[in-house]
Amino acid sequence: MSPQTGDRSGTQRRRGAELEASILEAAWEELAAVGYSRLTMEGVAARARTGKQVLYRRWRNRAELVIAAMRHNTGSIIDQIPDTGDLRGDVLAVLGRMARRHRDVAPDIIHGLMADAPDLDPVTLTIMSGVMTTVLKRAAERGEIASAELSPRVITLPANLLRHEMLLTRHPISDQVLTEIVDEVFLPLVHATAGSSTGETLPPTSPHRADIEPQIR
Amino acid sequence: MSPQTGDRSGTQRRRGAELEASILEAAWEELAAVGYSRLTMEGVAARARTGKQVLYRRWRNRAELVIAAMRHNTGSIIDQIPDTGDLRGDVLAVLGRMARRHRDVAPDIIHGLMADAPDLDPVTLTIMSGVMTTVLKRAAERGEIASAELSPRVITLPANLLRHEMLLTRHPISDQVLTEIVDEVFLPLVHATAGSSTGETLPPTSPHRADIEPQIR
Amino acid sequence: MSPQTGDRSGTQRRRGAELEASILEAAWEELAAVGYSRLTMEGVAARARTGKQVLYRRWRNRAELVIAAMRHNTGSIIDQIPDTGDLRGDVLAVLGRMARRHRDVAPDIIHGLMADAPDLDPVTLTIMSGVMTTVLKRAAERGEIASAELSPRVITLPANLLRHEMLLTRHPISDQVLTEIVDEVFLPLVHATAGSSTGETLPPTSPHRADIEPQIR
Amino acid sequence: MSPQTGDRSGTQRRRGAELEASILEAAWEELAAVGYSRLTMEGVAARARTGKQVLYRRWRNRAELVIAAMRHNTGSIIDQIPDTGDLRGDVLAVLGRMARRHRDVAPDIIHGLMADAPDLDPVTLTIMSGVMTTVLKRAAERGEIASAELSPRVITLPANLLRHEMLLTRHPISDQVLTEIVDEVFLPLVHATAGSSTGETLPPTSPHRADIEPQIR
DNA sequence: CTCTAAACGAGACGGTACGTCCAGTCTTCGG
DNA sequence: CCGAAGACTGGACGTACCGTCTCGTTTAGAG
Repeated sequence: MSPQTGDRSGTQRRRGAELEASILEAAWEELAAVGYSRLTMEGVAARARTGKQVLYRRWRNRAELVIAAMRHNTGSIIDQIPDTGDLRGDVLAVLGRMARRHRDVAPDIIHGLMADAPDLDPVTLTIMSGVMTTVLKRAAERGEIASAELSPRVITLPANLLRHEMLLTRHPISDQVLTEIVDEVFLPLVHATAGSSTGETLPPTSPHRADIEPQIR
Repeated sequence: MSPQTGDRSGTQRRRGAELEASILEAAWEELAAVGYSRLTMEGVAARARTGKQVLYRRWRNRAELVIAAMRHNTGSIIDQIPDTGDLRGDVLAVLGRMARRHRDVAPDIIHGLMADAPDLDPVTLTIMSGVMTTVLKRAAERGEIASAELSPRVITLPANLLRHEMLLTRHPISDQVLTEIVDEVFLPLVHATAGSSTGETLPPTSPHRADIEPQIR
Repeated sequence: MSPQTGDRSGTQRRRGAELEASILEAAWEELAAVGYSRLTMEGVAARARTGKQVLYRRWRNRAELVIAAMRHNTGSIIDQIPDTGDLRGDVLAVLGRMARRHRDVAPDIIHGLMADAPDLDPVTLTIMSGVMTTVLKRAAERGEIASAELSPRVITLPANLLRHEMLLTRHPISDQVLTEIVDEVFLPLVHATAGSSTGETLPPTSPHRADIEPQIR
Repeated sequence: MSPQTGDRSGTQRRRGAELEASILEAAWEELAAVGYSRLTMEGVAARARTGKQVLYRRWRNRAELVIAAMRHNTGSIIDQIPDTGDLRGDVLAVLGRMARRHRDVAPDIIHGLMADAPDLDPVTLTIMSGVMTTVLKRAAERGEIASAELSPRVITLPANLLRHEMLLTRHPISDQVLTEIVDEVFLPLVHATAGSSTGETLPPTSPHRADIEPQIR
């Protein structure tokens, strides 16, 4: 009977955080059900069994709501930085994580968001930069590469190339794409720039391939 | 009263190609005036002084209309392939042309189009690939690089990196971005992969810089 | 199959007058179903199986729509001027018609209309004035009253009193109210003002009563 | 500064009668500011610097609140019954008071109230009846009329006609309307019905005119 | 050179969603 | 316990476009 019991039949009126969570989950379901382009405020409100005003009180538009829903329903991109023992494995792991995330957050959504509200995505971008820096530093410590002091443009290269791929194609990213980015572009470049000291640059890359596949998926 | 009297307010009624051109120009103006997201079929029809049906008879939706308008109001991306005398200049010229185009076709439009209608953009992508192949072949003939037989992923690398940049930022692309892509990523990679034959790989790149700047803008 | 057959299963799209009639009938039904205060544009649109825009294209607001619906679904107040043979019968007939109309157009509606949109009702008012003038003229010709040249305030008196009654009470108007207005107010006043010539003014009124009752309803 | 706590921003929290008075005054101001149709509970609550619940605890709806506000902010219609010395003056005075009141309580409000909540207005109606009865009794005592025993319909006639006028027109009631009601309708009728004993019915009315004008306004 | 069929211009139509406003109810906290 | 404050459910508002359909009017081009 007491108000704090909460298990009332009539389902007490929801408020604050509880209500907000319901809405964000409803938005997430709606996103999965109809996609971003056909997601409407009315649809989300209906699914969350509330009024549109409640949505507009919290988020100014569809884009903000969807971003909040994504943040709420997905763990952070980088929970922990991968450490597979060698540079190639680490980079593949990072890209693999991005690609997997891509399965949920379809390009549909990204383009829709960018179209509706600019000034939003760079978030992911800068995060990736930090992760890559760490990965490269470790590789330098292991002696795989001479120096981790690479141009920012090189550091962000793998993530940017992958993201570009994700933005321009609808289908899911194959593992082959990831290995191509790493083996044909990133590693050669890193070794050419920072790894020239040793000289035994390319050879070590090929034998690793088999071990790392499980890491990606 | 009679049609040839000519005292009518508007010109004769337009048809076929003439009408189509008017519409595409109207769409282009509308795009410039309000941007893609606020462009409506009604707005274009009104500006072109015609009915909506006329639009729908030719293009199934906003996206198709806008693409047609872009094609109609912009020269082809590649009228002729640049030939500055060295690889670096050529690539910078190609990227420069993309970037300039970016000033007209704002990311606003690209994201909008991708959101509205997928399966469209690869066009630009494949074109760029052809251009780069030619540029590289010429470089190989000049002896700048050992072989033009590079991985497709490397060939498309500069264009993809630039496009990624254009997709994720609102502001216009600075020339510095172009030179970074070429000097920090593309040329080192090409020389590391295909230019190992000669050995005098990196040195030639730096002195070229000054000459080519005017080529870009 | 042919378009001009018209008897298509899909029930051709309605337009112009036909559509307008459907809407006005829907509004009339809605009015009967829920009353003026709970009548909504959405409800009418739904009942008429059309969109709200179609309503707003024709009528600026609820009040205008309802008035149009009333005009469309009710015969004109005065199709023909009653002619029962004596003044009392005529006036009772006129009031009776007003009262009957009152059963359909509830005070609910009138107050709602007045509240929503002023400057509308005088219509009925002026019409009544014309009818009463004719009725009085005939009475003068018959010799019932000395002159039909009465003050406008006297001419409109019965209708105004009745309307006042209708405006301030919810229940339907009883026949007794009508006879009171006529016998206790209007006829005495008319005879006092215009009928002093003859002198045998009041007596004739009472015997008439029985005959005219059926005239009222 | 303040009674107890002192440094609080507003004054002490209001309660009971004090709070109620504030609200009713706020409602009155709101009524003047935006009119009945645009008056909202939220608006009143905001103006009174309180919550909506406080309003709903006291009045079930807008209509009740507004009626309470009117009662609170206006003196009773009839503080004292006018006594000008003759019937005509008294009746004009009564009507004049009604008309003056009409300037404050616009028809806007009356129709709105009637639309929102029926069963309310008869109040004024019955009050007027009592006043008129007294006025007529005095006239009978003075010998102006033979008997005060008139039909209720005649007694309420002037007030009803005036109210009808007020209900159907937006503009303020002119003094001419009042004199017409009295001179062309009420007095002739009263003399025809109750004043026939003397015979010198109409003559006395005209000379009075001048004296009474000031009484009206 | 006329007749016909198609395209044009104009805009109405059925419909979805927008973003806002308010009604009435419920909840939380402070006094 | 009540006032203050404000969030909640819910419904309607009036607007903007969508994509389709219909109307009357040109205008080619076939006979």
